Amino acid sequence: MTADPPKRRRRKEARPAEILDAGMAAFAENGFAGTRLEDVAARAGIAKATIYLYYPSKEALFEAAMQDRMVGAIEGFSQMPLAFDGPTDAVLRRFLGTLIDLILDTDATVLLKVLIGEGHRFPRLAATYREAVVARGLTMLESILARGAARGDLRLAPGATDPRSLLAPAIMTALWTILFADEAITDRAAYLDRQLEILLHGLLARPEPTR
Amino acid sequence: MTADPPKRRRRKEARPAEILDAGMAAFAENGFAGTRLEDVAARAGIAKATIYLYYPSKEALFEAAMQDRMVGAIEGFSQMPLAFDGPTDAVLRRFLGTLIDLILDTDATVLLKVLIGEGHRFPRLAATYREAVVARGLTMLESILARGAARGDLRLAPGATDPRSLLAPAIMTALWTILFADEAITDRAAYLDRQLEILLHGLLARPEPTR
DNA sequence: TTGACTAATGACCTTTCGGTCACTAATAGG
DNA sequence: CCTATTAGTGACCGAAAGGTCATTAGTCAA
Repeated sequence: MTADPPKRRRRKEARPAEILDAGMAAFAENGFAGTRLEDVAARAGIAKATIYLYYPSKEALFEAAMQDRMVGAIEGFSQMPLAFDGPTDAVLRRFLGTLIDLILDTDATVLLKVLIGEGHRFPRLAATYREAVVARGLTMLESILARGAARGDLRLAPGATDPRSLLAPAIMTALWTILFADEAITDRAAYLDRQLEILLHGLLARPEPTR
Repeated sequence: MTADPPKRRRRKEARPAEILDAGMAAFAENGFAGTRLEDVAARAGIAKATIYLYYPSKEALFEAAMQDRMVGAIEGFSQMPLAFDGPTDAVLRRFLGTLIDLILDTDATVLLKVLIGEGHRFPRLAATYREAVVARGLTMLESILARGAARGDLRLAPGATDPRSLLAPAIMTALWTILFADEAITDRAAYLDRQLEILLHGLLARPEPTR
């Protein structure tokens, strides 16, 4: 018989991140109020009391988890292609495509979901989210628009375009996934193309007279 | 001395709706899991046990409240101006303006918020919401687009336009209100105008060659 | 006026869950 | 090896919250 691996293992370094992951998964499913620490512990494969070795309360765990994912989201931003070469429509296509992938393939969706549901209980977190994530994304879009205007690619003056319009495809995709998981948007690229087709070229047939 | 009104009053007819209202307000603030029935009772000015005279459980109350507001939302839809006269851009402007007002001035925002946060616990509700509210709105948009295409107002064939693009301004406004209440979009009309300006006429300066 | 009916309630029971603690056992150093 | 250190735990505590029930008191018909 080989020696059994010990039932308990001491892994001081790895625990915090594991607990964060487990917590994130649990919060994603049941929200803050609906999550039991016992469930978080089970997911992490540890006892409930162990959580308290690393986080002093449920709230602290929640905030730590959220903060952690925000850092991840911000890193994701900073690693986005900074070389915005070529015509503005191509740049936008690339930027928004990457953004959608970023949002859907990381916990950014969860972040959005949980902050929508219980953000008002954690105003600090909501503020951080707005400033560090949303505002950052909007700023990047604004700079793309400014560059496009400078190149003469755009109809409108840069200030006249609300960058939230351009954020909509990403947000809507995420929202659809959250609300109707079973009928989520499967072909992101195709969906984005259709959205951008409208945003870039517009709906109406008659060209507006230049202003 | 005038006779004091009795401390207890029997109001079998009015109670259910009052409890629903109180519940809705509470759920809006704290979500399903975070809401205490005691709090709902306090808001309704009754004792907690009275709730159980009308609803057998917290879940039942929640579902009843949600269902009730969905009925309200659907009624709101059906009362929207059906006379879609004039050019398609005007029709869209009118439709979406009314929709945004409808969403923001009723509990539709709350519905959205709570269903985002805890809809997956109530798949029945989520399905009803999708079918009775969201699908209905999208269908109306689709018919506007079909009419616009028939009139020759639109660049694209009606099937080529995803109506969710057009839903985005309304959804984004609601979302902003939920997430950043303190920095909510105040001038809805102006915001909608800016969004529609892009959706209708597009971002790009160069007109696309007709296909 | 009075009695029957039942809406309404306060006091309660029970379970759940965040949080604590005395104890156990994995590990590193001697 | 042996021992000190401390990560990890099961068992427990107390408060909070969902849910129940015997009792109270509005209301209406006779």
